[in-house]
Amino acid sequence: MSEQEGITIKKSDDFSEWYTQVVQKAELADYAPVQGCMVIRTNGYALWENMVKTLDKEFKKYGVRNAYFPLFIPESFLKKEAEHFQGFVPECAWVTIGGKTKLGERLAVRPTSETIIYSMFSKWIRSWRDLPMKINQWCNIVRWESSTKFFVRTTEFLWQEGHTAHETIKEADKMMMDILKVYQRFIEDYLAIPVLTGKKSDREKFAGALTTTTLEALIPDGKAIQMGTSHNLGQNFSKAFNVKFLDRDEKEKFVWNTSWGVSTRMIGGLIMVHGDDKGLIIPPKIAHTHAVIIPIFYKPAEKKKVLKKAEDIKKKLEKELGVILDDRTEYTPGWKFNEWELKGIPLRIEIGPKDIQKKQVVVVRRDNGKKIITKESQLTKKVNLLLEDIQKSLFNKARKLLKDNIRTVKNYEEFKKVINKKRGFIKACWCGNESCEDKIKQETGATIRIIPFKKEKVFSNCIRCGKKANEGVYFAKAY
RNA sequence: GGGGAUGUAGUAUAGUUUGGUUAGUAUGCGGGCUUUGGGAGCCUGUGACCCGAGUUCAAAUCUCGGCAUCCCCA
Repeated sequence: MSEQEGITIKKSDDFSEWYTQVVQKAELADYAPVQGCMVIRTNGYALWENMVKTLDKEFKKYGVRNAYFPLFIPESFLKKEAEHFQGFVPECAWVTIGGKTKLGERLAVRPTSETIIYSMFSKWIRSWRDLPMKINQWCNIVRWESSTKFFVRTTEFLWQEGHTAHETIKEADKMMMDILKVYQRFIEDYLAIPVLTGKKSDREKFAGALTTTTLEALIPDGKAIQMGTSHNLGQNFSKAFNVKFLDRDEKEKFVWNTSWGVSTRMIGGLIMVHGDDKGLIIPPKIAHTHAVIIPIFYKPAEKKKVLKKAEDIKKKLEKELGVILDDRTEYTPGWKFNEWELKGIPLRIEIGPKDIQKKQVVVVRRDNGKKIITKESQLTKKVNLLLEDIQKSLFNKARKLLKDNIRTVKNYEEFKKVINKKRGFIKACWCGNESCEDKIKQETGATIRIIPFKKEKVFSNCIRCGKKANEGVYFAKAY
């Protein structure tokens, strides 16, 4: 028996090590020979492809169309919006030489594309008839950061960035919220991860935005992870890039912009939230492969019969599902069980001589390991029901984790105690002052993750300064 | 950004303190036989000291530099 091939550490014992092992052993990603970069392997990329497919369809329902803008952004563009420049320049990668020629102006490898996209908007938008303009691009992004973690924080990552221009702030606000809801539905219904939604504080908001809204999930180690953001950029960028339109009243006005994005980071959240000591667990609705069929036989005479049956079942199921028939003879069934569990395939179907005799198949759930014996004639129906149930129970389990880890505290001592031991989200009152926010971050490492859309009732004075509080907000340590 | 640790076959490791034969083991991988309802067995082959400089008769081992990775803290 070799335990090395599986996950050698419990999720509850060393979460970070567990995560790294799952990512590598399930062949989702690997370290790249470039600082801070990773290779997304086929299993990981299959997850991303499904995310792209699903979200892209949703965006299009809101009239968003895809385009592609350059990877390189002139420094002068980034400089045009002061806050934006300050926020992103420290982590930009710069191109200074092209071939043998030193460039007159250095080019940033895009850390985000607001600047270059709105510079084009200013060319394309003339009248109110051109609005709203809704564009999205699927691309890669580079942010030079010191620490790395697979999917969650890497120098280069894949994402989607939507950029829109509107006539009014109200319309922009609606767009921002519509997309936030698209994200929420996707993350909860497909990734089976419940999220808290709300606004960011000024300190935490996107550099150059008026309002940043966010979706925050809870990781079982007690930290929060930002799964996506949607911003109302106000007129900050339209003024910097001169994006104006002639309105119905014959007056020239600046447009109102939104931008929004989700990235491969969601894959990290998915692994961390659902995985267990055996490895990855993929929610059925985002899985590339839903079931793996494992034939079992003892004698050569049985082999043919079993394989034939397995093929039949595969053909039946793959009409609507992703199915793999693992007919390798060099591995024993037990070995295969472990391998596919590690890779997180939602269902395993076992078919052996005994089953053929009884016209039945054995189906095993990845999420709870339960074996279900079902009549062969009922299989398709049963598989679909089971997949639905797995999806539901993964979400319920994650929702319980989230609920159980939201704690309300009324004083700073308690706050520090929770942050150091249990972590999770902490609901606490805040005066609204940035200096309190700063101090809390310095002293505890926790930041305001969300400010609820509906103002929470004040139930104590400001947790840090003790003065009158403005509202209840959610703190957490974050990835 | 600050601190700590580590680089030995594809992977996980022994050997490093105290320099000294052909760098050991497990697993993987190739071939052969055998096996298959929870990581089977035998035979056989394959494969490694991060890079560079220094000290030395002799460096995986000591020193310096570089590169890379991991962990903790801000």
